[in-house]
Amino acid sequence: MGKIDNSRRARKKPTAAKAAGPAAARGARMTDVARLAEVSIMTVSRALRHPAVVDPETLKRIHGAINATGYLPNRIAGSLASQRSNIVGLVVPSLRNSLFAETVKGVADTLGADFDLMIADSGYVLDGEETAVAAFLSQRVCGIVLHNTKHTPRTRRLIQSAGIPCVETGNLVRRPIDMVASFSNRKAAFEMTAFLVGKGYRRIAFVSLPLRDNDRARERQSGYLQALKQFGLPVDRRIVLESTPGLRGGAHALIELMKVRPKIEAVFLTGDVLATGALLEANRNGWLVPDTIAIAGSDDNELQECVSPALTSLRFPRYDIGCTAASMLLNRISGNLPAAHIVDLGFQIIPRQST
Amino acid sequence: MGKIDNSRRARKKPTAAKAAGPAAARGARMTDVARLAEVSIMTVSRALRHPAVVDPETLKRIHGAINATGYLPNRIAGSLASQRSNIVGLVVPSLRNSLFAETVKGVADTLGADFDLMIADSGYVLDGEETAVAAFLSQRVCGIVLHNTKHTPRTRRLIQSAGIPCVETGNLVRRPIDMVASFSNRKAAFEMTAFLVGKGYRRIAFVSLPLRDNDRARERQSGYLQALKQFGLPVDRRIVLESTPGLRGGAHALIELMKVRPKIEAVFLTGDVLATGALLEANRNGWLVPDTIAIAGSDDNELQECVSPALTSLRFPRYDIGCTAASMLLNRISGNLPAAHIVDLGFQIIPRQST
DNA sequence: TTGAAAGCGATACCAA
DNA sequence: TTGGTATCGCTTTCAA
Repeated sequence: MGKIDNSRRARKKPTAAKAAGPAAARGARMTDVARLAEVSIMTVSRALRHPAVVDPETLKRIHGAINATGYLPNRIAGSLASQRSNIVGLVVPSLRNSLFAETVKGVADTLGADFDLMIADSGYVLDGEETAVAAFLSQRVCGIVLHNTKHTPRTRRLIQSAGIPCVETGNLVRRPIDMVASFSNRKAAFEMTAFLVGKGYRRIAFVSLPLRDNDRARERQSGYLQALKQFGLPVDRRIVLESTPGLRGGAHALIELMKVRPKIEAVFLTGDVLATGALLEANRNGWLVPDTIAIAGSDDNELQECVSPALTSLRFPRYDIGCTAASMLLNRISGNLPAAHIVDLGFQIIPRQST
Repeated sequence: MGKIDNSRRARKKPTAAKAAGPAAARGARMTDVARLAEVSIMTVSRALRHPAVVDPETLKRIHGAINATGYLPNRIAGSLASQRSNIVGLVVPSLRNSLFAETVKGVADTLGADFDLMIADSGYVLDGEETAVAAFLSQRVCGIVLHNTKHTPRTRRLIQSAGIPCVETGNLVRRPIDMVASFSNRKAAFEMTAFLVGKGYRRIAFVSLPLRDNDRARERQSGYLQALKQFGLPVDRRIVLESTPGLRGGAHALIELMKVRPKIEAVFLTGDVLATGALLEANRNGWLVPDTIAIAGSDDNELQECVSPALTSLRFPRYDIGCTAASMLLNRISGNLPAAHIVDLGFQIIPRQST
């Protein structure tokens, strides 16, 4: 003997204070595990990151020590040391809207347990997005997913100079910050309008969310206008509306549109639950759908299928978009070059009784 | 001259490699800002954390340097050094369900820009929650919000020994891990059942989501049963159902219930969009609501108000719950003792035409 | 297969 | 009001 027993404590803490905080429940550190398992701290680190190169016996001792101490790796320290984090940042326009929830879910499912997800909403405002991105970058996220595809110049600069992968998902832009996984809002709106024209409707109204700071709504309106033009139909600005969101937004829009003369024959409401709101309003007023007024929507969901009459709608692969976005991120994080910077996941028209 | 110019570079990096990674876009560090502003790194740190104690002139120089370098604070390093993070972790049963989105939004809004939000879903499974909590704890979150109030023993132990504040929000439990902000699911179901009894209905069916791992559904069924008992009504197990989620779940449940003899007079569907699904199904079948069958729901929302007939429903203050949960967390993070461990935000019955 | 030492980029404490 | 210095807990690099 002679030497003092150093099997425990050993937390050289010469400085005073801080010794016992309110809870003092400081968890075990890697050092504690190492001491208990009688190996160096490096071996513990390896046991966690590269178990294959560690002797099975040693590994066993280490896991025993981990359980005994209740050790939880400190990823903050790990990230600082390794200069890389396992956090992905995601910005959606609104946390309330279940549309975005699909994409969020796709991202989360694909990231799996090895990555954590940080979420912020922009409130549909470009500056909100910038703030969120700056915060993410401060947390040194390893990748970013943005739903919006219109950004402040600083947002683009921040992400690009951070040098981390980024996937935009809201619209199939030509020049993404880095990568994009989406569908073409313009094309979708064009096709739906064309579908209505094909059904014989001529006076077709269009309703979307406000275009301000919303490139998706903007693209859709543009697709609608483009279709009218292509089919030689006149544009009547009185029947091209921007609406507040919600069922009531759609209801009000329909009421306004029904007052316009000459009467409209069909209306395409895109965004949020506008179309459903319009349909329910038509039902309340006894306006026959599609005979008095045909209604088409977008963002197909169970509700649009269950109302009467069921709504003709556009189906967007939102979940897949989330999965794809996350895959693209993971691929790049693994050090690969992107297979493609622009991925078009497409869309479908689901024809039902409302048209 | 003589001495070598040391105004730039100076990043003593004797070791090779790593010099130029794929992007090499390493951002500026606090040291770089300090050098440019000709102050010590500590002064820069203070300028960011406690600007009040820094000389205004110095502050100005530092901000100039920050802009010039495009410096973004490294919160990983900051958190490690200060032993505290600004990340709050949130676990919801499902990222898809817009019910939870309300609470998430409340939490996010209340946390504000100084905190970041990490989100995970448990998939309605206790082990999923445990995994998420362990991941959060590894990230050293400064607080946790859980929607579920039933947990694995390890989940409770992990949070308690981490010594960080935690708020549960799904149900008003008696013995929370730490704190709870919610309403009583049991009481809400009891009151709604009592309301139906008060309306003269006697044979009242009950539909909820599966009870497994779902304490909220369990509590609601219990409240329903308790009400029947209190009013001296018999329990018929054939009309107490657990349903799959979604509009279709509610629709199927109603179809099953309508086959039971003697006929039921009312049905209370609670959870997800079951009630709306049932109502739409009744409409499709021409069953008059409330004459043939009265329908009551929960989680009141715009849709329940817009269908015909509008649904009688329970309104839960989900957004407020999120706000309150975040406030309770922030309060504790500021070092205060909790004003209350159990906060009951209550609920409301919204009577409409469906009953 | 394992270990020693040098950081990672900030903050805390104390001294000036 | 400002600066020096010792960490924070882990990973990287290199040597054994």
